Amino acid sequence: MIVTKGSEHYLKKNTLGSLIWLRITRFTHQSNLLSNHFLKQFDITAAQFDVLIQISTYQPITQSQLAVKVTVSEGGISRMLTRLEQEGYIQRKQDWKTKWITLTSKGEAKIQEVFEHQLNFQTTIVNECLTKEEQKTLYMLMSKLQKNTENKIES
Amino acid sequence: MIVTKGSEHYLKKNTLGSLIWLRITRFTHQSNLLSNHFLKQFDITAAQFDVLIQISTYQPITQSQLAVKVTVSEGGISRMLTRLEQEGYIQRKQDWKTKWITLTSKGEAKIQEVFEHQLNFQTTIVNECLTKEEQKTLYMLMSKLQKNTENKIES
DNA sequence: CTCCTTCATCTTACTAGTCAAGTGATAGTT
DNA sequence: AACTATCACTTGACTAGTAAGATGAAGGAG
Repeated sequence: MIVTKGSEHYLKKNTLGSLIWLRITRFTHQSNLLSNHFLKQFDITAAQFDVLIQISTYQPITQSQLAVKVTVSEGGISRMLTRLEQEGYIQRKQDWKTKWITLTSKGEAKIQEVFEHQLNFQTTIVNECLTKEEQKTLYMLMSKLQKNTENKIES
Repeated sequence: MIVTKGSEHYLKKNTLGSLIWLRITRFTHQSNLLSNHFLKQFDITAAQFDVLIQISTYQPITQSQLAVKVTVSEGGISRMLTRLEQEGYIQRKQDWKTKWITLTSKGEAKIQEVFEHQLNFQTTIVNECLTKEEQKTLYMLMSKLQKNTENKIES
């Protein structure tokens, strides 16, 4: 790192890795804003819809299993499910120790209503700037990266 | 989307775009956890360090300019700077309408202390699973993607 | 010399998440 | 039978963000 004292300006020796990191972080944040803005018309947030989709795929599922699927802490999933339950999208059925989560009909209906629009929204943003080949490459590279951090977290 | 009513199981017709989206989201969340865990020893969070770096690069800078640099709302930057000011990392000097942000010596020192470690941490994670060529490709693709969402947000 | 607009910042009320400590019932041990 | 460990989940105190509305001073218009 080169520090030019007089001008108070840092000429940072950024690595390719850190530049990638920054782009990914900014993209995630910005695309999340867009996604939430888009989903507002359906009266749901991106995080909530993500959880709903996971439940629909794996139901009936326990809270701790669900926490793993959406990569969120157990406390986090507890709060989220409280909100979704209040909205009437899901049901928690207590089987003595564990709570089994299932969608209500309102939850199923919401997925039916939103799924294709959201899928189309996400797909369009990627299709607009990357060719099919580029998308395959990007998916492959991001998978490598994500699996690596996943392994690090487990240890 | 194919729905098998009996088994309550959705066989989702996921697009490549939506799969990429998911990988990126999961990676960002997980790597953020790792980053915060790593930075705990320096008694700072990833978000705070990000803001500190931006200030060091562009200081003196106004709050609204800073908000653009870190892609955060004006309300968000206001809160964040309150925290950083309380910790003694930054200074807000009011010039009647605008507040000019600069680092304190404590803030400069914190950057000096953390910068190389954080850079090394981020670089390592990427280097571990991607070759130099792959990194170049990933950077190029993510830049395209991020610029596309950035344009969408501005309009 | 007030009135009004503009603009940067702050505040309020919210979602979403973390970590760590707390709860409460079941099950196993002595 | 009482003691304790475990397990799934919840809660408390916090960071970090949003959107929308409030604040307050400067500058221009009448």
